[in-house]
Amino acid sequence: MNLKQLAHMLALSQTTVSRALNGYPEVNEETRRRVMDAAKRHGYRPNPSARRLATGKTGMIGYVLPTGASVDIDPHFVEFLSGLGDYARSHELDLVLSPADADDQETTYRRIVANRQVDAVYISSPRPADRRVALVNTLGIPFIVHGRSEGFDFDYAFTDIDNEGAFREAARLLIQLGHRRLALINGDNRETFAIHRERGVRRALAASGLELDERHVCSVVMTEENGYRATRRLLEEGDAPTAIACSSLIMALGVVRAVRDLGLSIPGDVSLIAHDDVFPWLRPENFSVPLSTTRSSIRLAGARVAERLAARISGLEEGARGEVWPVDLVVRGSVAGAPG
Amino acid sequence: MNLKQLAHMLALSQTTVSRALNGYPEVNEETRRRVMDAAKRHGYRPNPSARRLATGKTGMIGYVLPTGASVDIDPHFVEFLSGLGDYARSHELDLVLSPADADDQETTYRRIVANRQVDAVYISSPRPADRRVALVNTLGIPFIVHGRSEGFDFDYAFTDIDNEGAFREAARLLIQLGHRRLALINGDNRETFAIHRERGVRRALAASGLELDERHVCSVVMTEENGYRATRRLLEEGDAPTAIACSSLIMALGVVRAVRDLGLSIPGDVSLIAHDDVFPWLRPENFSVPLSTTRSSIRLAGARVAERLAARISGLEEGARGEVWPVDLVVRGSVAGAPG
DNA sequence: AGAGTCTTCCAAAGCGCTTTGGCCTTTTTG
DNA sequence: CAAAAAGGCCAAAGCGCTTTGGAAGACTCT
Repeated sequence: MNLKQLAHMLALSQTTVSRALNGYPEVNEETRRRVMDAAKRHGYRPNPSARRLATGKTGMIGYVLPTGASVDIDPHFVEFLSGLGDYARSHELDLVLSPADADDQETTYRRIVANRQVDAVYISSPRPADRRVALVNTLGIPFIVHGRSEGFDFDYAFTDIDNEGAFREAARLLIQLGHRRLALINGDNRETFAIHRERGVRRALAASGLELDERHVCSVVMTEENGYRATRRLLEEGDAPTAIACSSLIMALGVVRAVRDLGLSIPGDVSLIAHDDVFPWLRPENFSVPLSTTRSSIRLAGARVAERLAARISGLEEGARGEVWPVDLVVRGSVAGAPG
Repeated sequence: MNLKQLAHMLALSQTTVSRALNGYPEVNEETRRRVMDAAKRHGYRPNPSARRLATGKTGMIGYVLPTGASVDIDPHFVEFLSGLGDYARSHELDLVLSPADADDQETTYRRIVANRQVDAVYISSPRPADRRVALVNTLGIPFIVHGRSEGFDFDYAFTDIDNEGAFREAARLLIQLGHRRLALINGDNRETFAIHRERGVRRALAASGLELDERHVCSVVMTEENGYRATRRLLEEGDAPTAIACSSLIMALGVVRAVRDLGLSIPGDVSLIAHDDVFPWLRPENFSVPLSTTRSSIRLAGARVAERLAARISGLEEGARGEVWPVDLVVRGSVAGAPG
């Protein structure tokens, strides 16, 4: 059942039927009702391909997915996606993932924009002066950044959490507990979130006249193994830290294992605070010693990003508003006063 | 730059240009070269929306994503996606995720098929007599099932691993080591993979004249916490098992924690084998006691599914061939002879 | 009553591609 | 050497929708 047939059986023109269905004003309410009614009764659904060709609107939001044999998709992605998908569903939006060579995403961005394959895109895990952000900005497609980039001569729309504040507060707590030598096991420090977290720790230390020892900060891919290795290294060197801030729960697993392997204990010898993105399958309160965390639901962020994308597509949201969500500091058993 | 313009500047008809570009035979090779050349030089890319409308082909593969406030996307998904995406990229395929109410996916399947939104779909985590499989089969869109469904009066194409064989071998090893009371901490037993795994364990036991105590098999959502709870329950009851087979590494984390909390040890008091889908961020060899596993890369499965979908789309693959991949049994420190 | 305004609808022109059916030339064939 | 076949190209008809530019009739206003 297509427009032509529907129009024919209503003895109306395609124009009128189309307008009736799409809520244009220049059609009699009585007529509109008739049309709507018939459309529903016959289960008429406009062909999206045709609509796309005519309007350029796709009803889809895009994400360029970096891929490659040695590229691992961040496990956080799936939680973000849960939120994004949940919102998208309620607005009849689909998400198209365009896989791209991790080293050449630009081509893919250009393609999906030039081809009008999606109405809007989002960008995640941005870095300072992220080229994707600059590119997408000049290409002129609506977009939202999940996280933050920096150092542009233009503003853009983003949804981020207060990484700096979170880690500042976490560090402040540790300092208040008497810790003087803190360590930070961070994610890839080319990404903004990691930079902000490090800055948070440094600021808190500076506020007490302390510093973050360069040997006490590591930037690694966030795996259990890397958490373990980093911790071993930190604790086996001289001047070992008495407290660790860690950028992910998964790495924290490795931290806990390393501390145990060394015959030390949490929080007796080492205090630990990790960032928790809130996974349903791994909860900080269930660690052998309940883990203190800076907590922010990445799932809610996904829903929010979807909401803003939808708003931008329909023109309800404009401008370059960035929003920064506060992060909870949840204290559990893994922190205690500094030893000695 | 569109077809019309390109044709005009070549002083050819759109027909000829189109045919030259799409490799049709009825065009002079010399002409074809000219056309190809000009197309490349001017960066001509056919408009996919227009092509879709004309041909019905979209260059996209689809996945219906169950969503909802209380629906968690399986963390395995992201690894599967890594493989799928990597292959899809090399074939210029995009993946469209259509979020659907977890309780009504049928509507979404019907929509994406009726609207010709994708060229093929894949289905994951199937159950016996899975309605999605039946539906997609009657709708007549090319598809691949990742995993297996059962009990249809038709055949279909799937890529699955030998879950039964894997768990049979795992159980057999444990039995050979003298274990008599095995337990199985399984995933959702409404899904085929879980059923097959349970069957594998039962078969191995039966082969030695043993049985799987009903109290020793649990079916839960695969989270760390559920692994912990299940283990506590198993080990605190009378007739506690001396060996556990576990359906995921994440649950295994909980198993290990529970065993330790109870003052027991692996493999001294309890042997443990878990299934490993091969995550980059959590590796069995890095468990406090290196974990024996049944191993199969879900990422490779993703790539394979993409490959088969691509083949079906282009007509290279037909029929209802199912393929079952063998699973490695990797023995590490977490298994030992039965105590006592 | 004639001129202007709405209101309500329509015919037709896109959107950019593929594909059908046919028309010229050339080449092959009996 | 005429007839048939093949090769190479084109005009035009879709694909199914939106949107432009009217047009006809009803209504208001002076």
